[in-house]
Amino acid sequence: MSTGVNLKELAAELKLSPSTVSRALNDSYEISEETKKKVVSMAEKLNYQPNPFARSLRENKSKTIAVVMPERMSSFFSKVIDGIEEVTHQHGYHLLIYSTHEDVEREKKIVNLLMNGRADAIVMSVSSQTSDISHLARLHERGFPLIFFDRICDNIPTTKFITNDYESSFEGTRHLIQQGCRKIAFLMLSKELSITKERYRGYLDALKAAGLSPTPSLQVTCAHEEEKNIEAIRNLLLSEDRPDGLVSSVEKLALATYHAVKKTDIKIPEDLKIISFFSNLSIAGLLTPSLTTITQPAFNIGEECAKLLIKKLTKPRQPDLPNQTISIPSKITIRASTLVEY
Amino acid sequence: MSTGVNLKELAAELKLSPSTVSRALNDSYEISEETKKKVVSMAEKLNYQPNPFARSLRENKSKTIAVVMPERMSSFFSKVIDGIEEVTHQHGYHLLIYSTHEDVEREKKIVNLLMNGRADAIVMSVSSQTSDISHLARLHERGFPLIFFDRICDNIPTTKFITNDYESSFEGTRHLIQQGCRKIAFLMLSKELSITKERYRGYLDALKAAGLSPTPSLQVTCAHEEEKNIEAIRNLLLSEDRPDGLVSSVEKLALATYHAVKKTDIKIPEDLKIISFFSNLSIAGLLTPSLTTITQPAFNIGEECAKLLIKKLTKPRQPDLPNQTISIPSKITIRASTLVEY
DNA sequence: TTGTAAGCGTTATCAA
DNA sequence: TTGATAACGCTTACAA
Repeated sequence: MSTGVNLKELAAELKLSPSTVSRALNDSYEISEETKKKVVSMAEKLNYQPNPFARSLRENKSKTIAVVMPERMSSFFSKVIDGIEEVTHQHGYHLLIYSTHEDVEREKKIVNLLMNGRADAIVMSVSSQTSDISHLARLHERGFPLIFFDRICDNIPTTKFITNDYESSFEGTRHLIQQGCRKIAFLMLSKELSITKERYRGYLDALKAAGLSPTPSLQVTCAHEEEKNIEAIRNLLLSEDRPDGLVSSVEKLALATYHAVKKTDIKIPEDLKIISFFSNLSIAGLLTPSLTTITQPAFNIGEECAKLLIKKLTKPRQPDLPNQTISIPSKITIRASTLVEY
Repeated sequence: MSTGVNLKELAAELKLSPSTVSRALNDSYEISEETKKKVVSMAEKLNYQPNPFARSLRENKSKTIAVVMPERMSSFFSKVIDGIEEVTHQHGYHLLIYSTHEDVEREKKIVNLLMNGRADAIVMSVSSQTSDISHLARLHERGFPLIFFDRICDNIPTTKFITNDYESSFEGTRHLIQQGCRKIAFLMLSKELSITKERYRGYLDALKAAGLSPTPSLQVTCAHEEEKNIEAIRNLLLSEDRPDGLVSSVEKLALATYHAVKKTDIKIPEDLKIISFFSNLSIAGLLTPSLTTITQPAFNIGEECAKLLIKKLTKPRQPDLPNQTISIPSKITIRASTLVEY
């Protein structure tokens, strides 16, 4: 309620017509410098703020970008948003944030809501349940600017930003092998996820390259509840065929592993070496032992997503978002959790 | 671009007038059940989504709440947002997120932008630089629904949600004293912040109650850059008058302390006992030694903020947001970092 | 019960 | 260089 003055009132104050004032504020070439000055200074004096809805209605754009992601309590997604905001803020864009909580139904509902123009574009990382992608396909077919990051939809022909999941998983697994591991476990969220598939593939290929054969019981698909994951991992670690190395494809499962290990006599890295995709650098170094990480360029991914969209949205006749997958490399930082025992 | 059908087209399809269709969709009593059914089913068939800007312009409300906070990469703020979203989502509200990065100028800019109605209300936690609050006062004076959480502005007569900062800081400090600490340090962000003041007061009073006198050199005001903070804390820990106990008034300074300790020979809890305001429970238990925490009810605070605003925004003739400070208690969890040595 | 028309605050077209 | 007017898509008096 009670916003400040509107264009009409401002115009009345200046004894000018609304259209003149509008043009003056938008720095139109048709308006004399003198009038512009008068208008701008009066606008400032009265603290005139244009009504965003009138403008959006008229111009059919919202200066808003929506970010849809599975969860917020994750350093990876927080950092991506920071990166996005860094860029969007510079260009006067606003950020709507939606969390699907890994629930496709909620994802569909959100995407549907966004189809009406509330946002000019969507930056998306799909939920782990998402296999039917018709809601996203429809959005894209309508020409709605949609890009993906991290958890992408390969079938939708648009730009996707990822990290080099396959390669870094391959490298990470190879690192474990070089450190002497022979029975390497792999922890993942849903197998539907693009990141799971790629990271899993890297893991498998690294095993193969070393002449190791994968053991199904060492490949654990985890769920949403932390307690259950910890229990499942503990069971894995205490099983007959227990692993001597472990690749965690997401941050939270590495933390769950540390929790699980605490409930056993297992020693890291002596009995078990761990490497994980991980974004929270400050904490990786504080874990005991410190955790060897594959650091995803989260902030950078966010920035690139935003830059591309801003370009698409601000340049008048920009071509479609090209159907390509852009990979920004992760960085492996070796810490104590994979150091060879002496 | 290319949103779906609009009301006029939908009406044409149904051979009805736009107003009838509008009323039918809004479940008006004036419309026959039969028509309603026809309209609703056709709307679904054509996937009609009302234009939010037309509606906002007309109704002068946006169904959007803005959250303005200092930083996102913090488990506390992430959890608060989760709590807010939990409630707002149920009521069909959208969430705009802004990060001030502890910069008042940016905060002012954001607040100014929001004055034009883009959001129906603001949930705010001020930056550590904020001492001049005129931008917030103006907003409130205009009748704009504004509430605070955590880092509040006492001088603005609206509702604020905090945790029992004074009491839990008092209790936490007393706990350290009971564990044998005599020289207790206090780490804080800006002294301007409400939470700093309250937590500091609790710390001082606990010292006084135990007959201990505060040492200025043990009270460290930290800054923004993690590296500098770690260095400052390390200097504190190695100083002549080094502390045997430490209260950290925010999460990130506890992490910085652990980093600083790693660079010394100091042993926790033998040489130094630590307690901290902390939200990331999963990690508190994984630190070595595990960290005694004062856990703020972050999610809950978010929920309460949202509930109050939704009530205010949806009930037609709601009174103003009452000028009161609602405190939701924190919980102290004692872990290894403050255990008495044997 | 349904239809007509005005208006929300902008910007763009056309006229002056 | 400026002003009058229509239009964006919706809701709501008012009319039928």
